[in-house]
Amino acid sequence: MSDYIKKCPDCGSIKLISKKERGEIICRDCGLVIEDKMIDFGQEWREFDSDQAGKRRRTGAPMTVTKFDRGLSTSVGTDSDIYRLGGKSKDKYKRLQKWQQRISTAIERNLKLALAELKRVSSYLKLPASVVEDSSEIYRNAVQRGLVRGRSMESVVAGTLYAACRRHEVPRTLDELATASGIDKKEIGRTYRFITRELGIRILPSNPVDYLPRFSSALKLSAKTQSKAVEILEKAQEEELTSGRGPTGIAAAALYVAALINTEKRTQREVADVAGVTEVTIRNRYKELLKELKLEEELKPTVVVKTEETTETEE
DNA sequence: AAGACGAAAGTGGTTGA
DNA sequence: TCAACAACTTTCGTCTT
Repeated sequence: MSDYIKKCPDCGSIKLISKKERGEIICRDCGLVIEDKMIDFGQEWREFDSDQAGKRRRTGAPMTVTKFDRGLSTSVGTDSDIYRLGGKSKDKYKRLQKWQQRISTAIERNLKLALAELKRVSSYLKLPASVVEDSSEIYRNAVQRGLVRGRSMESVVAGTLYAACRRHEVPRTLDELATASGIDKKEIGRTYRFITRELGIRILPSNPVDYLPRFSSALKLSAKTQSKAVEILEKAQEEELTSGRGPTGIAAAALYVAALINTEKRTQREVADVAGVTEVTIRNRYKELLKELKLEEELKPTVVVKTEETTETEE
């Protein structure tokens, strides 16, 4: 009966934080991401007898903005139905069908296509439903404001998804969006900026910490290393090392250092690849982190000894 | 041979006149 | 609208393990 209570496989703690808006369950004690693709199948009401069941159960799909008509439209039969009708009924049917077609305007047709594309891309990226819904809403607004004209539908979809991810603090890199949607990275960036500006969507600069769980699990690093990286990032933010820098680069460097400290070394190339930055960037951030946060002592003692020896040989 | 390191030149975006 | 600028990338050579 306690299906809902899970133990953290790493430290055994049962103090888990469920982050629904991110679709993640996180252990409060060690920071391990236990499940990152959760779906809530439960019903939010209770029923005690058939009378209550009749009142409280609802049928039909939930209303959602991911359907182009919010799941509410009616369609007037299909053409195969017409052969079961005769005479007057047939005329009436035809008339109704015509009206229905007039109601679906160009906007709705566009939305229908766009939302299909949006679903395709988001399922490829395994994005939580809340992000998809938000993205649909943004796209709907964009279409109604006529912002899609002159741009490809796909690029606008990618742009709105990028914006929605940022808003929900589950950032994906532009590169990831680019490979998922097949749209050029620059193009996505352009439409993203255009759409958010025109619609007045305020988006905070993304926090490097938000990237850590994904990068860390892609590199198969321990939860310990991941929380170490969080710690490093927090210190780095206090020292103002993060402003103006690409958040992915900082996240990658923090993870790299944390891995070194915990003797789970990953090469700069490995880290760079999952973070979508170059080794050079990691090196630069990494140097800054070591200098400003005095992390040298935490690295292997052999390194420290060596630098002491080499000081004698300097000129 | 692979990884780490750093210099130099190039790219795309932002800012301020 | 243009030039200066910062961050990041690409490329390449050198050093270390």
